[in-house]
Amino acid sequence: MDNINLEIPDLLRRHFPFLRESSLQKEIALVGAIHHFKEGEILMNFGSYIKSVPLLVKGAIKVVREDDVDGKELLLYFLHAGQTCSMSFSCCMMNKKSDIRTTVEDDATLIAIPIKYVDEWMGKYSSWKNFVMQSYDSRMREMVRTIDSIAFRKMDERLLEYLYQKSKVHQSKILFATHQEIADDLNASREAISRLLKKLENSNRVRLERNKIHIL
DNA sequence: ACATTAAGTGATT
DNA sequence: AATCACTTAATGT
Repeated sequence: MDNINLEIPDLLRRHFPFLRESSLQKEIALVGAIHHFKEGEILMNFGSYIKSVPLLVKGAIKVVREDDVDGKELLLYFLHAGQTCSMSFSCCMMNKKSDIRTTVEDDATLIAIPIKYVDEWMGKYSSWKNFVMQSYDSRMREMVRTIDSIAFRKMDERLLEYLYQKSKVHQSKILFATHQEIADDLNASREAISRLLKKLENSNRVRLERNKIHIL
């Protein structure tokens, strides 16, 4: 009963201050487990069941949707510290298989909460309920943004937005990615991305190297 | 030196 | 903007 994780209270204070009930914090420290993941690791794949909900404390996670017909991918959004995967809420509450894949974009640390508590705490702690609700809300908004960027915006704008996001999640002006990887994330052809990047280079917005993009 | 992979380019639809 | 068919450049063995 007393294998309380001593790191957790501090992590919560720093990244999830809005989970303010001290008894909630204590419970999280009791049942939560800290995990570290390296860049590129797959956290959750299509079709797998989710056994815990992650509270992201460090790094970034990429959430991707894959078309089951032709296997093409599409980047949905990035998760940052202080956030959680709201897909995992609905998945675990409905006990459904995952529709998405999440991979580690930048070395990540998270607190894994076993799903049985997610529901239990909804009734018990108002700040937890708010957290869950707000996660849904902000994801929903993010998703709408992604949808209309696909529907209404041109590829060059989408690419700029992508570079900006990626630079933000890595907190770096230098991005390590091939044109092919970018094309996959944006569901575009490699040639199109190469040409657009070339344009950006000519207008001095970026500098290109093999596997590398400097944002200027 | 050779093979492999990433990136650049023009033509075609 | 996608696809094809190449070429050129960079990198690994």
